[in-house]
Amino acid sequence: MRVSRVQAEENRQAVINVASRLFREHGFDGIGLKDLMAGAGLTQGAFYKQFESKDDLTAQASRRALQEALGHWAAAAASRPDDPLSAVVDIYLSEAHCAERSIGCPVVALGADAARHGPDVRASFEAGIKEYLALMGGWIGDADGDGAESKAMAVLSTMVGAVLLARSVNDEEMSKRLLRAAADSVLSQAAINHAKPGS
Amino acid sequence: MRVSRVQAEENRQAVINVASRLFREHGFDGIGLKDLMAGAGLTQGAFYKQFESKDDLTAQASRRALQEALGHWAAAAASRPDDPLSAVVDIYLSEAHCAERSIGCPVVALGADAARHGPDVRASFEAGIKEYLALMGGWIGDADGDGAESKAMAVLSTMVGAVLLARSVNDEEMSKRLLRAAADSVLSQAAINHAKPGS
DNA sequence: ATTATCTATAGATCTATAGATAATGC
DNA sequence: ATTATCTATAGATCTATAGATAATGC
Repeated sequence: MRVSRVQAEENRQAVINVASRLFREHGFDGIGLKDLMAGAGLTQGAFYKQFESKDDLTAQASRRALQEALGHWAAAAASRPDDPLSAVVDIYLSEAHCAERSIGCPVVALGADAARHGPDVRASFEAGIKEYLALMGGWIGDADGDGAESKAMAVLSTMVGAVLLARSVNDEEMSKRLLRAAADSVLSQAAINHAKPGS
Repeated sequence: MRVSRVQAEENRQAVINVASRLFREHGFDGIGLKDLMAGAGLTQGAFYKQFESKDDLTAQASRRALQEALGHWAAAAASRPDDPLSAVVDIYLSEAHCAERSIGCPVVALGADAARHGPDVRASFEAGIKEYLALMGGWIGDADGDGAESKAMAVLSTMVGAVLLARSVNDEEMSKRLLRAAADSVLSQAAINHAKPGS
């Protein structure tokens, strides 16, 4: 029954990966340890040799989800180096992202849950959000000095809020309009900034 | 033990009001029927004479929460009729709103939960969000025809996203910057619109 | 007679722990 | 000898139901 240390570490990573998806799909309170472990092909009993508590996994899975999402952003940006912001906006504000919660942005899916949990979970979110902002600040800021962070914050807020709203309604046409309105707003703000390079 | 029909209806309303707050504080899955009923001074056994299921209460409490929040908006707008948007933005993007989840915006607190629940819950959110947008469209749109709804959508997205992000991090200074960046962005967009009244 | 609420409980599920097992690591 | 995982279980909690109670409504 015992597995090698290498295999045990692989199992641990698998649990974190599975949890990062299942938490986004069902919420922190919407899925139990049994199902989380089963998702990695293990049973519930193995959990506490690998994690201190469910909250411990919650924080680690949050960190993993944010890192994964950041990877998607970097990949999108790399695919269109001349206009990375548009590349990210196109994916983030797509109907596909709105429909697929389990691999989507963890801030939208779990931000409210994070606000209700301990500081460890919020620390995971904080670290991830700061990386989002740094990445985006580089695309928006250009010549502007202090305004870059502020603009990145407003743009990220618009994107996060639009997907949250779009997922909260039944009317699919309304969801599409919400996503498009956010995309138009974000890209036109970026264009205004490009047109006025000096502060 | 039996109470009058009037009292019974008052109890029902009390449960919905309590639930609208406790759900926002703990999430739909984070609080049980026992505590929800206790919040209204009742016991768990009375629940199923008044509601079909927990999901039924979830939908009704969502509707109530949205209506309550809309009332706050209307009150803020009425307090500053010359600039209702600024009045609402000041309250919505305040540190107080960020800190107090239980009486705050239900889209921020429960939007992701709503996305996971049935169409009845989303119908409550959809109706409320449409009213938010209609109200805000009146303040932003002015002379613009079709652009008003789109701008209101972008503005609402920015506000919702900013509070969600601000609540997801530990760093209070960062929360303040997120709220301020969103407020600046929203109000400057509105100013741009005012400066260009024609479409 | 009806019924809103109460106490009590069924049956499921949740987090966490205990002890058995069998393969690893020394 | 150590330990990663397993089965089993403790104790709490969750949604939902059943039956008793006592006041309303006719």
